[in-house]
Amino acid sequence: MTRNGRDRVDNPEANGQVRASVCGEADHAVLSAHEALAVVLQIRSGELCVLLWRRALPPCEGEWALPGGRLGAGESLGASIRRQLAQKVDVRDLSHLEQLETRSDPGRHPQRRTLATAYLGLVPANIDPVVPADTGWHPAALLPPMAFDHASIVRSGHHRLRAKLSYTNVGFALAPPEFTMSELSGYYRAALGHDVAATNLRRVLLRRGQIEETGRSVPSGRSGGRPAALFRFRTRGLEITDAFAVLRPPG
Amino acid sequence: MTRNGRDRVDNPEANGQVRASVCGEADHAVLSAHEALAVVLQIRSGELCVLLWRRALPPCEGEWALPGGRLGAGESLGASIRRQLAQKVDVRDLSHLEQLETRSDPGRHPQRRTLATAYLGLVPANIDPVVPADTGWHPAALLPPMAFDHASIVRSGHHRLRAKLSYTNVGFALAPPEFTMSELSGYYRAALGHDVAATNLRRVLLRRGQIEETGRSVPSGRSGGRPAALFRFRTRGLEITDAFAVLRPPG
DNA sequence: GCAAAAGTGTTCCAGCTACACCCATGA
DNA sequence: TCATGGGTGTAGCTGGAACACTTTTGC
Repeated sequence: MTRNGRDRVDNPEANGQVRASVCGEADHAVLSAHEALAVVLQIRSGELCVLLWRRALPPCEGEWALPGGRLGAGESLGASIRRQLAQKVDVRDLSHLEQLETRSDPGRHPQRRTLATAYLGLVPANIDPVVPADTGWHPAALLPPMAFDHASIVRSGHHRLRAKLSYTNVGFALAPPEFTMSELSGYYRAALGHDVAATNLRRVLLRRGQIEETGRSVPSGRSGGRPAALFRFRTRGLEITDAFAVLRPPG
Repeated sequence: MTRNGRDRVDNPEANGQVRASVCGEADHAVLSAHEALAVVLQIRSGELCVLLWRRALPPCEGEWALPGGRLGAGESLGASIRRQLAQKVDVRDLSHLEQLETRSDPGRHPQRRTLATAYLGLVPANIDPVVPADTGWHPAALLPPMAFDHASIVRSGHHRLRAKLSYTNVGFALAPPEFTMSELSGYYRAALGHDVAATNLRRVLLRRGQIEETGRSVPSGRSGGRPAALFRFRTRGLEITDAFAVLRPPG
């Protein structure tokens, strides 16, 4: 075995007390502006959409941007994004909110140094929140010209949603309180970007204990067909339902 | 179907032009201190350990803290944490670095408002980087008294590592360039917290294309035994190797 | 030969997909 | 009674766990 620990003494900074100046408390702090942004997603007419507003002023005038804004003085980022979203959608419509990532590229804002912490927000389908005049829903697959790095943040949020649909119950945040299985499979198809068979989705989510029958059903439409049973998610908070899909611990 | 979109007009702020003041550019910015922290993990003697330094000054004097510090003026968070880590460990030893999350609780720092963006850093096993005198490795399962919210950040990093071991090739960052399968299963056991059979791990990672044989082998020890083949990871950058463990797209 | 450690073959099982078939309803 | 859409049964596949067995070494 020749691949063992190599000693190294050629790092001039490794042994000193430089830490004092790096982690010290009292020196001239570098302060920066910090904003919270949200990728708010909703499935509308079978399509995954994101809530954007159109910038009326420079920079990036006329381009579309994520809702959000400056962090307040005594505010956490989560509280901040909730406050700011309240001016776009009724916060009671937000079924889920989680932190995505923080962008810090010095060039991401053309004028002043601004860090942005992005959140992923979800709004259940089948409601149509009132939004301001400059604000609207855009298909996540076909984004308009977007300001700053916001387009890539939307892709990041979409990616997170797709991943979590596989191993958590996050579907609860996409669906209304009650739904049929064919409606639910439509939400999954819109979010995942591929077909999801309702018949199998039903058994997967039942097996995982995510959904349950309400006992009620929906009358069939003009064209007939068997009435669809109504389901609901058993909990409306995020749970990991398939943690050990792979590499599970021994029996 | 009675569960359709409800209209709402009872939100006084939803229709106005308040966005201008929220997302406007030119007003009195609220600035805050921002730091980058790192949960640097390494498997040492079969145990997952985290790199911590002992605070010599208040606040939290005598408690242990994550390496990191203030964000510099023209610096991205990633560049910042690399710079700061260079004063603890040789950055060339860092086999992987990824952003974890940003903490913003107003009470997380007793004195001044400080946001912290945490990173997860990994150092391959079998090397022993030179670290400053106040800095050392601590078992992640048995943390010493820790400053601020750093203990919960460590748990967050550990959780991330555990999850990614299941569906990515992040093992490359825990293992040295070449290793035997029983060594590798030891790294997995240490990080996951449960036994991982070397015989099955070998087949799983070979099937996923994560590892390959080098062709060489290691002579057996005094007690005999068949010599172990040496393996390496095929790529030393993060790849998702098992994205569709569940809910995979149709054939 | 014997013990020890690595590697292989094989079986089993969970979980998901696919698809044929059955059920309930409207026109 | 037929078309339509929902629900069930079942076969098959994939991938991981478990474990017995074989191989290669030191003593």
